[in-house]
Amino acid sequence: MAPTSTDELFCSTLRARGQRVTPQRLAIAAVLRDLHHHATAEELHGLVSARVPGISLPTVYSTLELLEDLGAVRRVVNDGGTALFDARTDEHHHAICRRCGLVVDIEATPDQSQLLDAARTAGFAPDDAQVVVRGVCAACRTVREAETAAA
Amino acid sequence: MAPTSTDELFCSTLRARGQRVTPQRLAIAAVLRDLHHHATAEELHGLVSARVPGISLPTVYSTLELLEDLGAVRRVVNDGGTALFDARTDEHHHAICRRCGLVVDIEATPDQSQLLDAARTAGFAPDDAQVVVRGVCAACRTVREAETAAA
DNA sequence: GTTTTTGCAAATGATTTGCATGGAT
DNA sequence: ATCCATGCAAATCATTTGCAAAAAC
Repeated sequence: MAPTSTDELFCSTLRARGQRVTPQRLAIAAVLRDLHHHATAEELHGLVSARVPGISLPTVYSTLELLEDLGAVRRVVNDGGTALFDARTDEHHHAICRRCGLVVDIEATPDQSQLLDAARTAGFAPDDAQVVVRGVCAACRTVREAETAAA
Repeated sequence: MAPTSTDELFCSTLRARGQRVTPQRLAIAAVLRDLHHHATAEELHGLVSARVPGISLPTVYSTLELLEDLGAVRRVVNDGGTALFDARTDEHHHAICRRCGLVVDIEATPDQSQLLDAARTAGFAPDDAQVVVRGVCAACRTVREAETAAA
């Protein structure tokens, strides 16, 4: 993969912050950029390992924290307490299944300004507003129906 | 504390489900009802211990799961992965500080029907939509300014 | 050459599980 | 008498931390 202009930006941002440009950081950023979807730290570790053999999980975590600070990644915490890292930075939200933990994107545009204003009223300097819809996914509903029928 | 009509409802719901009415369950339900605010499992355990000495943390967890199933409690997962259990069932949302984990209520009324419809389109049977605003709380902002000034 | 980052191994901390006892029906 | 719920202790699992070696500046 050839370096992209996004790489250039990433590198100069790192240098401006007095931080180092490393193959691990570039690889994680590249994987996220290609992924356009949320993934756990462990999933990302698997994907990045193909490019940087031997990369460690703690490095993945620390780089994700860095990218979150830079606003390149959003974090969604699912019900099991596992964090998902989302490379989609355009407005979208999430639905989480309370039975199996499935997380899917939902496209909706609530009035963000109203939500952010409410947070400011509470003394916050808001970064973003994420809607998390909790419910039961299609697959789990099928399972539950089967269980009910059997009982 | 005298039994309330809410207790009556809770008891009959449990019986209808073939489950037992226990002092632990009644105490946890009562504490949550009086609390009108979110709390961690551990905080609730502390509060309930005053009424039911010796109650165990696993019991608190399992009862919270039960109450969540009944729709009496909502779960909010903060950034550290710690779950907060919220007894407020009226519409309100949350702002979470990404520095210290503080969670505050925010009052705002996004178009819920639009959000829930979007989830249905994704195959979900939605329970509710929670907005989680991520940002930095007032206290942490003060700290950060102090750090920046010092640097 | 100096400072940051990495990888490893171990620690942490919330939550869950297995199992025997006690309690509700 | 039956079956569910509890308490205890141990297990689990994502994430974080301490530290020495390696890499970036």
